[in-house]
Amino acid sequence: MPLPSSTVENYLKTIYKAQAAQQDRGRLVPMGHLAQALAVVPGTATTMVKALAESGLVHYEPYAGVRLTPAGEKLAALVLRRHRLIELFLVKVLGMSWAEVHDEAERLEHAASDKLIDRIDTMLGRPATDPHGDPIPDSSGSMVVRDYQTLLTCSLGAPVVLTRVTDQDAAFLRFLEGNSLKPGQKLRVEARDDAADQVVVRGRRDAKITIGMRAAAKLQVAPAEAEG
Amino acid sequence: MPLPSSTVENYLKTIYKAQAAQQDRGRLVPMGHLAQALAVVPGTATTMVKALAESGLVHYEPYAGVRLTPAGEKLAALVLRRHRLIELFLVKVLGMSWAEVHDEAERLEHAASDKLIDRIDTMLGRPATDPHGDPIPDSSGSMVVRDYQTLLTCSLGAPVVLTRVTDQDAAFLRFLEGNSLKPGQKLRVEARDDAADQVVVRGRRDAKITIGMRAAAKLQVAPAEAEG
DNA sequence: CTTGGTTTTTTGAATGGTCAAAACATGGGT
DNA sequence: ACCCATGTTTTGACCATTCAAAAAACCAAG
Repeated sequence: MPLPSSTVENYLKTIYKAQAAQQDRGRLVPMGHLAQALAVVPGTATTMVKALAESGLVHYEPYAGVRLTPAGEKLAALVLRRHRLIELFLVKVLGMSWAEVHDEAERLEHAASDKLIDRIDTMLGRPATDPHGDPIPDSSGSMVVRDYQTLLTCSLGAPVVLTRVTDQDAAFLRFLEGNSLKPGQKLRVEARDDAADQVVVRGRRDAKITIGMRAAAKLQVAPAEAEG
Repeated sequence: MPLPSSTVENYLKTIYKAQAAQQDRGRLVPMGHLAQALAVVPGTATTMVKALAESGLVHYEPYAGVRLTPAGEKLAALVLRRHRLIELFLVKVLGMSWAEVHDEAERLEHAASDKLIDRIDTMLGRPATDPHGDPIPDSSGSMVVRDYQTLLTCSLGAPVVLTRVTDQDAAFLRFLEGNSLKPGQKLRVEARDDAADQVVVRGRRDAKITIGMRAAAKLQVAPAEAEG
């Protein structure tokens, strides 16, 4: 009944993201993973998760892990919605860099009212994705999940467009920005070299950019129509 | 050393406003008043104020009351700055009504970073006052305090301009809005009647508006140049 | 002065969130 | 099947913030 504290919102959000990250949604998220992601000791996560289970927001199996119930999933999606709309708003309206909006949104997401969020949503034209290409759930909590290729898996030479960056680290984002690697950018993967841990892409104005494979896996792409 | 919790920020802000409200700044604010303003029982305020005194943010005299130290005053002013800039931003940029922005700002003021506040400040052109006419402290925490007349004290018939509304109650603000009584509006006080508790003002298009004296005292005005 | 009423402080307890460290369960190797 | 490494839960404690109710201080009026 009482509205969830920001701690609860953070637990739900983190479980949501962990579930989304493991290919098999519906699998339990281990306590250790959750505790680490939230920067608390494992015992704390256990305590909290038991409370969440009491309120019917998660399904909890001792020694196995935790999974969101439909109610928890909806709440988590709405937190994500707030977070992503705020990020986009900060970039589009206030002109902040996408590298710095994450921390800001991390705090604002717990303070913004539904009314404010709706206004932002309207002002931005009901956007589908945030500055990192992450999809924005609608106000009922549902979200279109699309499966993308990554720079590691897309076919060599094919024209693709960068659609999503699955890492919020500010330094990484600044690096990408410096190389015009932002969602919407057209690219081609020129070569991959497992041994050298290299992926070579051609980006804006055919500039050559070489990145490591761990980084390449974080850049999701979709097939592009033509080439400019 | 650690940054102040939003509870601490609220205590400081409330003490600040109480000090400003009593003509004699520098006088101690009684605990009862503080507790009431914060909607906590008196004992809670005592506990908290003693902690604030420990951190050097307030001067506390048992059984007498509390007053901000220079450090506390600066912190309080910065909270007020965040609050007022956010209110103005919500009105100007997001088109929210001035009656609904107060609660929103009340929560956002504790979540917004200095960087964000500065950006908002710049975008709005370093404004001097918020939608209610309340002055906005600068980023060093200092603020121009002007003493205004009110509709109760200004001279009869003189053209004045509404500069400040010292009540944030949403219903009251909606009433004012419905009668075009917003800061910037030119007015004349046509008559006052103590016995009837009436103040008659001529506002926009010479519309006659009659309000009670308690309400009139909340509307501050400055002498206006000409009349349109 | 002394008394009574108001205000303030104290005390004891509760809540939400956290940690450290001890105790416990689980599953993979031998 | 057993044992041990790893991951998980329990326990006891702590901090910040709050309330309820008892105790104390203050102040004005007689």
